[in-house]
Amino acid sequence: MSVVDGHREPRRAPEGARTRAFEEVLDRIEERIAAGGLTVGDRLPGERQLAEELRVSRSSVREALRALATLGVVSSQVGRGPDAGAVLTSRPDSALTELLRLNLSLSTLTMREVVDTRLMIEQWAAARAAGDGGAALGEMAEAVAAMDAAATPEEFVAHDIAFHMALAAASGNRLTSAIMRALRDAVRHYAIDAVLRLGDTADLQADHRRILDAVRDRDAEAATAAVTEHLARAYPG
Amino acid sequence: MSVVDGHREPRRAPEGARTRAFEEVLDRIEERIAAGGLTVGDRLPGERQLAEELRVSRSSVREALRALATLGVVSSQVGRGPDAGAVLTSRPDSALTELLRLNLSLSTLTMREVVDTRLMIEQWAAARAAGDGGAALGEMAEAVAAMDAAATPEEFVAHDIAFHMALAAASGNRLTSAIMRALRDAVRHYAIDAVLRLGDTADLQADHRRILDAVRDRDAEAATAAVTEHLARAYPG
DNA sequence: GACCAAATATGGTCTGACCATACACCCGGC
DNA sequence: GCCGGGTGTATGGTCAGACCATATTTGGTC
Repeated sequence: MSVVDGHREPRRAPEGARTRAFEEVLDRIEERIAAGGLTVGDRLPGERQLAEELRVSRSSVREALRALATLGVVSSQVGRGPDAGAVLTSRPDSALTELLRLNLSLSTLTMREVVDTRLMIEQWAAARAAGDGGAALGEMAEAVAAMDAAATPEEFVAHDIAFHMALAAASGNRLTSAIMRALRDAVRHYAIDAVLRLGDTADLQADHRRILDAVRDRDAEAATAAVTEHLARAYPG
Repeated sequence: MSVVDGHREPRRAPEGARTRAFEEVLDRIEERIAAGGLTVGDRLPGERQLAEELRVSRSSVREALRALATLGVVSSQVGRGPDAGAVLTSRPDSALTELLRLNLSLSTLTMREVVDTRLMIEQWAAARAAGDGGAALGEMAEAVAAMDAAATPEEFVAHDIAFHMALAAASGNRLTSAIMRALRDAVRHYAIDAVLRLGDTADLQADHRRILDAVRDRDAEAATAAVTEHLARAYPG
């Protein structure tokens, strides 16, 4: 019934260790990041080496790395050389997007909540962009022109996202920008539907130009109002 | 050198399949969630069954489930019975917290950005709470009383988080609440330091009472101002 | 020096085993 | 009939060891 095995250490004492092996790996890697001064671009040891150092199996190491990859903190490349292996990155956008998409699928979030959150961020970002004066004006104007030239709803929405991302980026806050990006990506499909439903993008473009003008004029109040009306039009409540 | 194996299918045609096996599993599970009407509380098939159905190894299934667990969408219990196995959940808070913590460690986010984002959410939530009238007043008042009675900075901060979470929850938006929770949890350590640095919590409590009063009086403007001053005091810029 | 083949290091996948846990089931005693 | 305990079993968690695909490094040949 039972093949002789004999290479197991049966948990060397119940010393409070209730954590699973991969969590131990997770903690150790986070320690190295926090203490060792590792930063974006640095490489982690290979999976096999990590497994040996931490005295766990490679599977456990892989599960830990998969968790970190899901959070957008590491990225793995196969092959050999300086660029191969697990590298520290910082791509929170995709993780946030996935989080939102799944929660929308599970109906633990509603579109209303997502759109309201987006409105909060855009109002805030528009006011800051108007106050700061316009580093983002160039990008925003380009996006408006590109939307004019867009042949399909997909194209239009792509440039629409670029417009609103430029506005968000003008706030200088990478966290709100990342959240904004994730919000847009998660509901990209709905945005395309909205464009199809409206049929005509002239009103949306008029809104965009009003936002652009308000930021150019450094009129925070007008920028906030323009953004509010724009979202009310695109996602009627 | 090479043991005879012979149970491998060498990738049945390069039919564009550039996705890794665990990603395929991820997609299939998400499909089931989106299409099959699975919702929170429902169980997924066991790892072994899933592996057989999708014609991949159990390791790949596990990596996919680990990714979903990292996003707070599934939770696994060992054992047997109705509660065992992988169950769909919705705990985005921990995923967001981890994301923020790691990005702070990696210095791809600054405390300033985190605090500014928190300010944005709290201003917005305070205005809405004041407008809606106070379902949250009871909880907030309790939290203020508990902070008065707190013996340690840790205790104080715990109730402080409860106070601000009640305010955020009053907005009725689960997404902003979840982000708020994650923001607070990620910088919990800094909050405790801030309390220690201030030495005295009387000013903070005075702020809390001003916020509470403004919400009670349904004065959105005063609530926003009170929140703004409170954060400026706690995290001077 | 340029080019090509072999060695090698990396992540990705698979198999098959064992472990720990917690419920399901059955069987005996009452 | 009911209850209590022992056993069966399904579940996730872990491990070991192999092979595969990929990309660089290395070294040899012309």
